[in-house]
Amino acid sequence: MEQTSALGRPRSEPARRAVLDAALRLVRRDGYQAVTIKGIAEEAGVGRQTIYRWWNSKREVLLEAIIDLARPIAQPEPTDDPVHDLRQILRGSFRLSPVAGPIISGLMADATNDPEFLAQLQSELLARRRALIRETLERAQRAGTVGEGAELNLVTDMIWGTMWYRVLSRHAPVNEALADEVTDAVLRLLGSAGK
Amino acid sequence: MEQTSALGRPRSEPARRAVLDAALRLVRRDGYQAVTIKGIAEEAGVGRQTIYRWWNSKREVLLEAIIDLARPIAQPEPTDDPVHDLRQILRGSFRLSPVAGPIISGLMADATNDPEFLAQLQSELLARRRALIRETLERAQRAGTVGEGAELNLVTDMIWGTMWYRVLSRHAPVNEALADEVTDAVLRLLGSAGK
DNA sequence: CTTAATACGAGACACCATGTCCAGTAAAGT
DNA sequence: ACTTTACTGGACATGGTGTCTCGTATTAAG
Repeated sequence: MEQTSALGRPRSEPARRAVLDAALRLVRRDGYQAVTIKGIAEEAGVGRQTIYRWWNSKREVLLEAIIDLARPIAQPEPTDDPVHDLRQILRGSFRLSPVAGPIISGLMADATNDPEFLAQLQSELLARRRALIRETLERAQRAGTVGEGAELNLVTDMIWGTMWYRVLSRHAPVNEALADEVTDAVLRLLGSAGK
Repeated sequence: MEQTSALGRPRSEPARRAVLDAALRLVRRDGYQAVTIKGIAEEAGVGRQTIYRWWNSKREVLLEAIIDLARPIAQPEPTDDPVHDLRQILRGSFRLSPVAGPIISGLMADATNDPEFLAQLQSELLARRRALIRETLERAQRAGTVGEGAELNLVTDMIWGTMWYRVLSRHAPVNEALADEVTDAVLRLLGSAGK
């Protein structure tokens, strides 16, 4: 859904924001499944055709919305203390999880039967957040906090996986204390696992 | 959706199985989202009302279907080697994941805005599989393979979380080798983290 | 064997979201 | 002014929803 021409009336940024904001409001209020294009259009005060012009489905709307939302919050400035950075990333992610959790789990469910959308979800959201952790772990490795032989790929999956599992299954409260618990446990395990 | 009376025609087990099997076939073919009650009824050769009589929604149908399916496969007989058992549980789960992954992720997404269904999903599926791992880890702890001080709750979440994250995000192939990789890594970490 | 109670398959029904199309209007460049 | 594209609003056929009703089937009780 690209637009290259410089001719004619340009795309309305207010309409774009209204759509994304309305989608976020509705998914919070009614849940992923209950969100409809029609509902978003009405909530945003926007013609339905305007949504169909720029997005193919509600999942594309919500993917763009969550990317916009996650960018500033869950991606803090790197400092010279990788452990601190890791903690901040996880804290930000957990803080975002009440909104992001329902959306991303809905997007993942949607992606299971749509390889194209899975690739898009992969490259635009999941892979970036993966890379964030991985790079921080690499810095920690260079700083000596994490053993040289640690398999960072697997550890990255463990960190995100543990977080996701808790967010999705919710057998325990999800808060910043949990973020610290995960950070500490992973680092303790890694520190003594320099193999 | 209970039925206690012993009067009148009893529930048809063939119809029940036909519904559950049809639901599994359809979710494989078309994905969770695309499955509809109407579709299940037609695929199963069953009246639509028969489904509504026993289940409230397609998610309850699929929950029952996946529970029936997972019971025999992903729950092997315990042996006297807890490490072997752990490996077998994960192998079974990964083997089941092409079918179970789309369904469970759909169920989780559905559950985010429905506390009652979340509780049901929790108690009937997630908690049981959690307990399976936890008990095996406890046996491993008694056998000395896992350090005494290890936080089994967190470790259980790490194991299921890592598995789920890989199944859902699919940035890497999901197979039995991956099950072994996860098992080995967790045990290596735990063995040296008796703290 | 009749009767009461319940389950079954099939279909009708009003409701709502989908995705497309069209009309009229708005905002940009030439 | 004219062209081009975006915007809101509404119409439209299609298909799923959840409820209801029909006639029939299967069980236990009398």
